[in-house]
Order: sequence, then C-alpha cells, then structure tokens
Amino acid sequence: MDEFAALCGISRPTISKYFNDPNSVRPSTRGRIEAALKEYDYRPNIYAMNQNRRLTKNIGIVVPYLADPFFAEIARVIERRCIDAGFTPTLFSSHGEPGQEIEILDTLRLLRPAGVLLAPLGRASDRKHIEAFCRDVPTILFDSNIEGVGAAFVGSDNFSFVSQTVEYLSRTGSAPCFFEMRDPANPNANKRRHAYLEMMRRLNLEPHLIKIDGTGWGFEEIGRTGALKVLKQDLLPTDTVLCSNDRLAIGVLSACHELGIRVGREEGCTIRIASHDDHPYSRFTCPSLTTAAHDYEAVSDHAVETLFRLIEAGGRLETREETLFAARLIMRASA
Amino acid sequence: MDEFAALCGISRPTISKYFNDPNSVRPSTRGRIEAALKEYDYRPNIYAMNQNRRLTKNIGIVVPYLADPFFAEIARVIERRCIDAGFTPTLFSSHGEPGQEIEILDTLRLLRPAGVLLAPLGRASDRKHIEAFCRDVPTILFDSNIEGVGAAFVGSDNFSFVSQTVEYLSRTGSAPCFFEMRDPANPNANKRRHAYLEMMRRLNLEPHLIKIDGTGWGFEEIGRTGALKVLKQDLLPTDTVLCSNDRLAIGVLSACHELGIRVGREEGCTIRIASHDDHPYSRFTCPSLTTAAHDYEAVSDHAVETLFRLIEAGGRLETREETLFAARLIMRASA
DNA sequence: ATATATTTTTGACGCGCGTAAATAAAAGGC
DNA sequence: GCCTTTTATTTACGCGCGTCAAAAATATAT
Repeated sequence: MDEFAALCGISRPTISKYFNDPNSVRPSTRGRIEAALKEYDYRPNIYAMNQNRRLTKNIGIVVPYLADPFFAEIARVIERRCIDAGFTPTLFSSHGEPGQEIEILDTLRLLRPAGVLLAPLGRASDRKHIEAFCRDVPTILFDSNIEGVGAAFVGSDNFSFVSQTVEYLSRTGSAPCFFEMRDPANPNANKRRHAYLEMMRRLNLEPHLIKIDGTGWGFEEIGRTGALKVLKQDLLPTDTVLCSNDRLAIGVLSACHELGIRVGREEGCTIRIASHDDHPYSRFTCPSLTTAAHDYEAVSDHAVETLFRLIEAGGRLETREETLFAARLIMRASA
Repeated sequence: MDEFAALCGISRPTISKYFNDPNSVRPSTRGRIEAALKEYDYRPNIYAMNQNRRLTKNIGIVVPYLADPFFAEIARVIERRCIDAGFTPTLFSSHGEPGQEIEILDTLRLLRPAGVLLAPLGRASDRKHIEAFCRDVPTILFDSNIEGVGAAFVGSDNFSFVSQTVEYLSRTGSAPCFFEMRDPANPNANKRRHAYLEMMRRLNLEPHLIKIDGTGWGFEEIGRTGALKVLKQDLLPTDTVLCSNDRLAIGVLSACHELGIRVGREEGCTIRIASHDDHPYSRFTCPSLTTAAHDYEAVSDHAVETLFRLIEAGGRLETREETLFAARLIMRASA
C-alpha cells in the first residue's frame, strides 16, 4: 500500500480511507486512485485489514454437511447475497462432525467476522460451546434452531410442511404413515414427527410411525435399507408413506423400484410416497417426488438481512427473533 | 500471546516456536506450555501468523461448483486429508462463474497459501489469469486439466471410463449412442466424446452423437429436456444410450419415466442407459445407474500427496506431472 | 568442575494494514 | 483577496504474530 500510495502520489492513510469507502475522499483524489488502480492492479490485503479494523467485512457461513445438495444450494445463495452486499463470506462445513463444528467456530473467531450465519449440526452440537461463541460474535442461526442461542433464528415452519402433506395425502387417498430415522440428529426431524402426530389427531386418524435404524449423514442409504426391510416384511400399515425428508424418500423410492413396487397415484401403482424439503433432486426422481418445499429464497434472504440488521445494530437485537417460513406443497407424480 | 507467555513464565518467541513445532522446544518447557494451555485456552491467531511466516500452513481448495455433490464429496475428502496433515484448508466454490474464479484466486493470494488444489471451471476459465496465479502460488490442478498450467494435474482417465462402458454395452447388447451437451463447459466432456468415437472405430461400430442444447450447471434439467425432445421425436438411433456424465443421465432417466419407457436390462425394458462418474446419487436412481466410477480416493489422495511434495520441494517440481486414474465399471440395473 | 553444545531469553524489527491527532493544503463563500 | 470549511497529509502507534542475532541460561560430556 505504501508503494501504491507513492505511485499515485497520495498518502497511504488516504488510500486506506479510499478502500474503506471510496466516497469518503474527494472526487479528484478518487479519480487519481482509480486511474492508478487500473495501471498497477494493486489490491489491499484483506486479512491484514481485518487485524485492526473496528468492524471487518467478513461473514462466516457454517453448514453441517456440504455434501448434502440442500446445504450446498442454500450456502451458494447466501454466499452470493453477502458478496453483493460488499462482504467477504467464508464457507465452512462441519462435515457432520461435532469436533469439526467446534474447530470451525474457534477458527472463525480469529477472522473477527462482522457476523456469522450458522446452521448447527443439531443434537450433536456442543450447546455450551456454541452459546459461548454467540456471546462474542453476532450470530444468526438458520435451518436448525437451538433454543435461546444466537441473536435470531431463521428457518422453515415444520408444522406448515407436515400439515400440508398430511392434509393432502389423507384427502386424496389413505392416510399416511410417517417414515423416519429412529434417532434423528436434526431437531427439525423431531418437530416434523410431532407435527405429524398432531395433524393426525386433528383429522381424527390413527398415526403410524415407522422408525428405521441408521446413523450418520448417508440418508439415502439409510432410507433404502430401512424401506427394504419394512417392505419385505410387509410391515407397512398403509399404502401411503410420508417421509421425514427427501433424502430418505430417495432411498425409499430406490427400494421400491428394486422390489418392483410401482410408486405414484397413477393406475397400477400400489404405494404413494411423499416427503419434505424439495431437495434439488426431488424433481428428477422416478417418479418425481411430491414434497413440501422450503422457501429457499425467503430463508436465505431473511437470514442475510437479519444478519445485516444485527451488524448495523452493533451486534445486539432487542429480542431474539424467530422467523419461520411456510412450506409450499409441490405435487408431483409420487403421491 | 504476550499475555499467555507471561502466564506461563516463558518468553513469547519460545511460545511462538512451540506453536510452529512443539518438538522444537525442550520437553520441560513444552510441558509447562501445555499445562498452561489447558488452563487458559489460548490459541494463536492463524491469520496473523500467516502474515510473516516464510511458509504458511494454509491450503486453498477451489472447485467449480459446490452444489454438485460430486465436487462436494471430493472437496470433503480433500479437506479431511489436509487437516490430518496439519494444514488449514479453506474451501472456495466458483459457483460456475468465471468472474468468481478470478476473484477467488485473487483473494487466495492474500492468504499466502503454501499450496492450492484447483479444479478449474474448464473452458470458461480465464487461462491467462490462472497461469499467472500458478506462477506465483504452488498449484495442483485436479478434475479438469488446462494444458501446461500448474505444477501437476491429477484426474481421471477419460478414455478408461468410456472404453469400459462402450465395450461392456456393445458386448451385452446393441452399441450405444453418445448423449451429451452440444457445448460442454468441461474439457472432460470433449475427451469423453473423442474416446467414444475412437472406441466405436476400434470395434468397427457406427458412432452416433446426440447433442442437446442447454447451458449452465443444471445438468439434470438439461438432460431431461433434451431427452424428452429426442424421445418424443423418436430420434434415438439405438436402444442403448451412453451419457457423458451421470447428472445428464439422471435427467434422461427422469424423462424416460415420465414417458413410461422402462429402462434397464430386464425383461420388458426397451432402453438401456449408462453413464460416467459414479455420482453419489447414481446408486439410488430408478433403476440404479450403470456407470464408470472415478477412483475418488486415489484422485484425492494423489492430488493431496502431490501438493505436499510440491510444497516440500519449495514450490517447483522438475517436470509437470499428469496422473490419470483408471475408472471402475459399476454394473447396476440401468444397463 | 570445566568445556562444549543446546536451548531459551532479550530486544528489535517487520508484515500490511487501521486509526487517531495535529498540521497543511485546497475548496468555497463573500 | 481574505476567511472559513472541508479534505488531505504527516506522524506515530497498534494489531498479533514471525524471525533474527546476540546474550544468557541450561544441559551434556568429559
């Protein structure tokens, strides 16, 4: 920066000022700087800038598992929003490991981020550690909530998801059973089960929970194995299956195909399958998957906007906001 | 660090030395530091460390499109390897945009990475810019090659992929036509087309290329739309389709299902579909997808190991190495 | 105990930048 | 042209650490 300042014949502090806000210097000065900029392609070192700045332009984005296209997609949208707003996002994935999540938060502190958008692992998360982090760094939780932690939570309204699918399925055919992992790591899964039970109660229908075994993030395989077992033993209490999430449903569809069971609402189909999330691939499954869609855009936008508000407010909001977006039922071929 | 040094009653340079290599200090000193470490959970600021270090422990990982599970998966494996080797990887996605790729490389310089693992966008990449980057930063290209750029390239042998699928398909049924995008962004796609043509020549079979329109990274949708058009107009020259990659194939499968065309090698199926990549979802498609698998592990491991060698060698290798790993044919239900 | 080798400490400088206060220069108004 | 306001410069310090050279302390060998 010293060299560059010399090259444009302007003092370094003025250059520094320019990079913090191009409009804070006189137009003539700005012109000279920008002319020199074209010639000598200099750019300030953002990591050195962050060392002394009162407030950096860094934003941390943390997702639990990036190899899940759902998170990959939401991360992509959020990243873009941050860049467009003049921030420098850095993306981290916990890769499903609580240890990694802790490590990431510890590293993130050193970046001195203006704010963080955190989608926690869920039940596996170290609550105390995340709490401590949120006390020091302005943080918005998204996707999965941890009660009372972070300045705000932005996510989807699980009841809205399940109520729509249950209502639709039971209106157009037999009432659904609920297909889920026995021990789901994600708190949304529990909320969805409760929503299912509540909806069935309201509709005066008998609920059936099918809990399958399996751990980790390989949901498709877990769903497939679980479905094979259930289907082979003919344990399905109804011909309509509502899966907790699309990735499980993808596995169930695969199992059905393997067993020659035709899925859908067409003539000749013996089972209907629906699910939740509107996973990027759910429109390409065979048959395409009837599901309840997240309002990706709304969740991303609102999470980012809330973070910006939080940053501008100096890192504190008056009350902890919880914003939930309703789902949109997507009727496709599977149910 | 000053404070922490005072707390353990040891000088700051010694602490600094400890963090660079715990074994470089006397065991008794090390013991005292580690005891204090437990008590006062201090950790050095990696971004400040990187400012003066001769060689940082940073590694940059750049992929073209993280919402593609193929890259998400490979990034996950590579990240893990780097962490295990004591490095600090930072992951970036170009999100399919050449501008982003340039931006990422420019930002990456500032991190002063010891090395970079770069999977370029391909044809859309700004070759000059990447070349300039590689001159300054030790870089290994992976997945898609840019001739002569970077210290080495690690990828898969496209001929091995296509030769195996073509051989298998033509041996077990009618010879395949080749289904691809008209204007693929990825150089591997071109290599695969050439491999297809060459294999058909060797087997003395007539080649058929089916080129479909579409741009961007939404390959499934492109494949689906293209296949719908081709199938509806009955333009398929043979009952066996070899897709350039699995994501296109997922779209083709979806189109077939939509049109009631049964896919597979079983009785009653009218079309066979095979593909390349062994995408994480290809085992869950309906029917499951016959494909040629990347040796993910080998590519990841070798890329990382080559980078470590490059770093230890001071950033230069004697000659530019190109390592290609053979594919493994995965026979599933679709062909 | 002495000499030698090893480790640690001290002190000082640098990385690339932000920031604050005092001073100097330029712009605008009359 | 002079005065006031705005903007730019100078100077100096700080961030959290690496690194180097010289001096001091400690360990090892004899």
